[in-house]
Amino acid sequence: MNIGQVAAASGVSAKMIRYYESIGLIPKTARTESGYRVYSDHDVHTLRFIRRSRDLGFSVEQIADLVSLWQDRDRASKDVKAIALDHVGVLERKIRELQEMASTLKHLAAHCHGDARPHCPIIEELANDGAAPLPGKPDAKFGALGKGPGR
Amino acid sequence: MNIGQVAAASGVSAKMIRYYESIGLIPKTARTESGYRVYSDHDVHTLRFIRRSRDLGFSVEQIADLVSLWQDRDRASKDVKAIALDHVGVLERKIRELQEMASTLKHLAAHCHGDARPHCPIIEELANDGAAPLPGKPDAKFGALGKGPGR
DNA sequence: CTTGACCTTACCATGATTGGAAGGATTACA
DNA sequence: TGTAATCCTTCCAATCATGGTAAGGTCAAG
Repeated sequence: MNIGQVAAASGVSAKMIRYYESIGLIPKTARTESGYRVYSDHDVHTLRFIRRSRDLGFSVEQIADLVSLWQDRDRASKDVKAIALDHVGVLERKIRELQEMASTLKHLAAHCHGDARPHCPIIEELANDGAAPLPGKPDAKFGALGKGPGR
Repeated sequence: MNIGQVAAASGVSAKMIRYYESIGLIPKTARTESGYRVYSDHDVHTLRFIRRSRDLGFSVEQIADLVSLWQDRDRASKDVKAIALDHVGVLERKIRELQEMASTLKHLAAHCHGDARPHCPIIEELANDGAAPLPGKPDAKFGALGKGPGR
């Protein structure tokens, strides 16, 4: 199979397949004489695994760990579970952060008339010089949960 | 005031102040003879406004709009409210997405013994070739809620 | 043998932020 | 006054996963 067919079969774009290969997440594959990458059904399987992991928000680094555990017949399930639960923790922290932002904003918006007049509690809160703490100050990396810069 | 003092007073790093200037979010400020940027209390106020907006997860683009509405005495509060509610929508969509991921993972983890044996429903689900849909496939940009690549 | 669909590599862009290097300015202190 | 420490300046690079584009080679069908 060529890369396009594997991409279609796995749900991972050809771009990303090459990228995953370049960073070592998947091994370098065989090539035809003319340089085309050649894949097997097994590769499709692996790429599906990777895509599903990404869909659950795992980072590439974590996915590398998951793939190697997957392929390790002697793995300990606790190692997998640890990765999963660690990620759950990250997700839940992020969820809380976003919820705080949303709730603050909804509260402010509820008190904003939303008409043609300039008075607006939202702007006032943002401009508030008093140190009333705004919630949700994000404190850690979390860049890659969305599927990259959509646009 | 120099940039360092403004940074400390506003909670926006000197790096980011220069960056905001470079992209036009804040105007180019005056310089001393030797090229140092010079700021006023008013600039601190503006930067605090910006920082608070960021803390609520607004993008730089939205912040630009908010700042200009803030400085517009004739603004319509509905314009502010629209930006806020639009952002709430984005936040809530993201929250739902993350919640689906977390809930799937928690469910799977709950059925994983987490011991030294290899059997693991988490890995099995990731490897599942049947098309049982995994939730939370993120579909849009959302990169910038966390505070950038930590580390 | 041409056309079109595919493949290749190599860059560039995204978004917000941090990091560092190399060098000039200012301040504090002996 | 000298000098060291601390600031400031600009420029470049990296993050993370992904998409885009361009320039060129390959392959299959007509």
